[in-house]
Amino acid sequence: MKARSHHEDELHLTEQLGATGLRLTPQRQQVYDVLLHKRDHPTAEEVFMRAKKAMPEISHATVYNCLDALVKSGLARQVTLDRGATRYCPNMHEHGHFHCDVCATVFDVDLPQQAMKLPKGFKADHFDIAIHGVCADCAKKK
Amino acid sequence: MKARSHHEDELHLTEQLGATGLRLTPQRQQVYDVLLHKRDHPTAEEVFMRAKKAMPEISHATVYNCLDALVKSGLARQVTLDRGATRYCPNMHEHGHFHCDVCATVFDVDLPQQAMKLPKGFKADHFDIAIHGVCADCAKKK
DNA sequence: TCAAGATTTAGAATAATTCTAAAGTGTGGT
DNA sequence: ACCACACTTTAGAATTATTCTAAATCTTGA
Repeated sequence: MKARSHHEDELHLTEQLGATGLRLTPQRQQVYDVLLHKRDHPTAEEVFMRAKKAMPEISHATVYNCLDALVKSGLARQVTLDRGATRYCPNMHEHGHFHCDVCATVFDVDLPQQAMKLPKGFKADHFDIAIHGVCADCAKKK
Repeated sequence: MKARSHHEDELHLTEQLGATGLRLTPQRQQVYDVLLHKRDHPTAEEVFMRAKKAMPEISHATVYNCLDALVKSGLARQVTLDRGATRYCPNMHEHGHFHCDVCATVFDVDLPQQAMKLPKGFKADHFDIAIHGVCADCAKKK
């Protein structure tokens, strides 16, 4: 894990977005900063509220737009668990998500790297692995 | 895969629901029949529309209730892919879901059975594996 | 038969997401 | 510098998905 300066971050963002034909805007920067700042898999609504603190004029639709832009450019991932709002995660390292049914926290978990055998001709783009259960803390308290 | 008579099916349903403290009702039977009849991973809305054909008075809320009852009793699974409506699947065999980004079809795929290594103390209840990509038919047409 | 608890119903309410039309921004070409 | 064009943002309306509510109905056990 290499540290990146703020300036380098910006270059990285510009580059990744650019490769998808998108621009780096202050709003996209802000939304990305929110994701990086607290990596607790916030919903779009939560991202919206956090982003508003630094950028009060930002709108709901823009947050969705920015999140989509980040996802399309490979800077963030969507995390969908059950019914309910989609969450967002800036960790692009290959990993799965563990959802604690008790405290509802979402944890990143490493995956045993291994190829999934698909039917002939199917082309996989990416995987989403969600695990439901009880986290260590909640299992202990019980 | 063993064939089951209609009567046996009913016993099976009653038993599975019963183990969760739930009753077998005509509505739950109907919703389950819908799932079994066409295993194309319908949304709750689609299940509602199909169930209405055989049982015109059934309501929206009941379909959600029935689906929840089936899921809780281990008779069906929820399938969540991206944002958008949750889908339902009566295949309880361990498997993942392949979503074709082109034609939007959802396919059941077998999983290489293997234990996922979780952080210490975490207890997994079940997994959901979603794979996004392009199916064989769509890859060919391209 | 009665009471208690479970279930269904229609419709309202809420939550999540998308759409729309107008205004704003940035970039390359001249 | 000026313009045109494509990309973005914005507020708010609209749509979609899901949950809630209160009343009616059904089951089951005492």
